Amino acid sequence: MKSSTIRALDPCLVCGDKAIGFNFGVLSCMACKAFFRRNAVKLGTYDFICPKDGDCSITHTYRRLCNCCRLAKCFRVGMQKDLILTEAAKEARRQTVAQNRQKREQASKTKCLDLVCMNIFNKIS
Amino acid sequence: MKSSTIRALDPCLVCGDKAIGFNFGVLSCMACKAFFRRNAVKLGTYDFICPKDGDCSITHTYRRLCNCCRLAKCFRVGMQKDLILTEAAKEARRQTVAQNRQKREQASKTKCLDLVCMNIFNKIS
DNA sequence: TTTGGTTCACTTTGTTCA
DNA sequence: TGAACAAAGTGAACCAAA
Repeated sequence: MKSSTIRALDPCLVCGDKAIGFNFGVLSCMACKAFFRRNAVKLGTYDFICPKDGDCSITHTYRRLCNCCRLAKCFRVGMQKDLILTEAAKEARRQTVAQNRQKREQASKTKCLDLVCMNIFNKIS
Repeated sequence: MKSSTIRALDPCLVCGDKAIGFNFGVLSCMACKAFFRRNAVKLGTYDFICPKDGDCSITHTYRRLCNCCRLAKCFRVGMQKDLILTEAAKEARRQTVAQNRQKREQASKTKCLDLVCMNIFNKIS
């Protein structure tokens, strides 16, 4: 959160629900965070169409009723598409996670082996 | 549903039958959901005429007796025609489904091939 | 601790068929 | 007409890197 910690009651700038922190640059709730990540990447390949006039009000209750206006609002309050990891970046991330996991497991095994060795050593000494 | 989960006994706001969730913006039953989707789109091209005085009571038992009043009730309790997918939206949806199906099949084939390769590799090594 | 992603149960569309 | 089903979207709980 950095300099200005959010309080429990700070509202999501997109829908007004309870914010969980800064997501993609904007104080927002869990749901709008997930929504933006899922939908902002579709922009070139998918047509967002508002069934009404393109100015649906986005609230906790009605945010689900219009993808088009919800996404527009996300951008309007400043959410940044650049902060969504690209497919390549995500793949790199997975690699890192996998490597770290292996290291941890290796370390764990080693530790385990150490214990076994110690037990044997104790028995024979 | 989320925040306000419906209970098993919550009634359909149109006919009072057991609701299955929010359909087209309104807590409603399976039957009224299907009815609204089928009939709301006919509005400009088909005349709904009540055989009586236009104030038929809509209940589980009698809901089928007057399309006109049933549809009117749907709108009165707040069902939104906008939430019915347009023909274009439906077509887009079919495309997505087809694409996803292809992707899945492709992924499945690749995985299958991987297995075959692995088996061959194991045999020759 | 903050803020990215991942997962999965659930909701809400449409489609099909008796 | 309405029940059963298929599919995609939603959001809460969680994981991990920086």
